[in-house]
Amino acid sequence: MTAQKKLTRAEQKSLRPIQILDAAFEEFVRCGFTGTRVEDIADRVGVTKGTVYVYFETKEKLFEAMINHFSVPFQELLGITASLSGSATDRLISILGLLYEQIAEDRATRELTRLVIAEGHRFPDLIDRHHDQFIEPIITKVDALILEGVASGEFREVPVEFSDIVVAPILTTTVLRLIFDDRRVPTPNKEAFLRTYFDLLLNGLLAKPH
Amino acid sequence: MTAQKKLTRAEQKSLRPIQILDAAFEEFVRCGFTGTRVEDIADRVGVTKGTVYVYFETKEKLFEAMINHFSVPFQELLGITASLSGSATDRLISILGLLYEQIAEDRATRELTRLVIAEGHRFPDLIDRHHDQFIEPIITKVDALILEGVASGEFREVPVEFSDIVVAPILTTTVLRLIFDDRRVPTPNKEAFLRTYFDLLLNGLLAKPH
DNA sequence: TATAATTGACTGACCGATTAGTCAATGAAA
DNA sequence: TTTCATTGACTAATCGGTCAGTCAATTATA
Repeated sequence: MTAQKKLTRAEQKSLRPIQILDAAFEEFVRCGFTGTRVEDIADRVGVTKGTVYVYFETKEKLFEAMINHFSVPFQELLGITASLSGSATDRLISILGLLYEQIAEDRATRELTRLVIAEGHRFPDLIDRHHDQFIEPIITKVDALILEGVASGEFREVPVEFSDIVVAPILTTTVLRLIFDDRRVPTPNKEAFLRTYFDLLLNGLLAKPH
Repeated sequence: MTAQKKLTRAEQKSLRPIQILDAAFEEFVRCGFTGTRVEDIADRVGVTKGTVYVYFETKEKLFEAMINHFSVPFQELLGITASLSGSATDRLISILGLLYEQIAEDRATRELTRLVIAEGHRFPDLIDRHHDQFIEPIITKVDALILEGVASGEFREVPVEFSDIVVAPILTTTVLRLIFDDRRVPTPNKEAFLRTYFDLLLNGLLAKPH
């Protein structure tokens, strides 16, 4: 049993928005925007629908607030990547490893991706935010690193406008997990997956360089 | 003006299910399952809601029928791949090229992927079908080809349980298009994309083999 | 060929259930 | 006693699904 400190009304009230946001995340992920009932979100918190509407004007606003609330943690990662040192290869591998953890392994980010794919039509702002805050910085970073590697002679000359390809296994893992969850036989071993991913990325499939 | 042949009642009736299925595709893609109104589907065909229910028992059944209707064309591709010849490299490239066309470039397949990601929870059968008919055969095929390549000495020894990685750029292209549609600056040039994809896959990023 | 009888695809008004959003009343904390 | 976070009953609107009725196309009859 958790030692549930008795809270003052002010404390309770200041916690409510986040409790509601967390509950909203679960429900919106489970049922999508239209399919989610505000009352189910309230139930999850242990309050009634009326309370939800004290804190959020409409279902739409609640949805948007929820997305914003769960979009933050990603920013830190972008900071870390700036402070890396070593060869271009080392830094590229480090970043891709971090991205894998953040995008493929973190449930919140994964489910956020689901919502972006599923509800993007209805919330164009969501798409724009997602592009500006997630995709664009990642691609820019990877682009830059590849260019550095090419400049230093570590990497072959490679068209930089296709950095998607380099990041692809990460997004693919995310999407396959979204679709098949635990249905697909073994959840692949992280270390082994990354080892193969990086090996293929750096050395390619062919037995001999031509 | 299209030369609209006057149809007999029987002809008209035999066309209806497909007209409705096509309209359902557009609406379900646009609004998701819960968000779609059966009446909007009917409007799109130019009939009323009642007519839709003449042909399909429930909204759920209509949704499932629509998915099945649009899932067929993929089967052909799997046939083609069986009849390829040449080196493992050539055949792998051929298959990946075909997959790219079918998965990333074909709108129906792409939007089907969206629905699988978005509505998978609600329709477990859908996921199973999708896995059995799409993912599984593809991965199996790619696995087999890689093993052949390894056996013949063309490819390096590579753990075969990670064929996802090889296919990843295709799924990633699909998903990025689903999210950003035409919002992302230029729709990348297909030939150039595939050239880079295959080059990276076969030769890797490093300047020298080590 | 002209006309009447029949069919059946389609309609649209309707029902019941659901749910977003409201607000006067409540009751516990301060 | 006062305050105010919470309630829960309420409304208004939406939407899946139904079905008796309609009318144009078809078939039978004269």
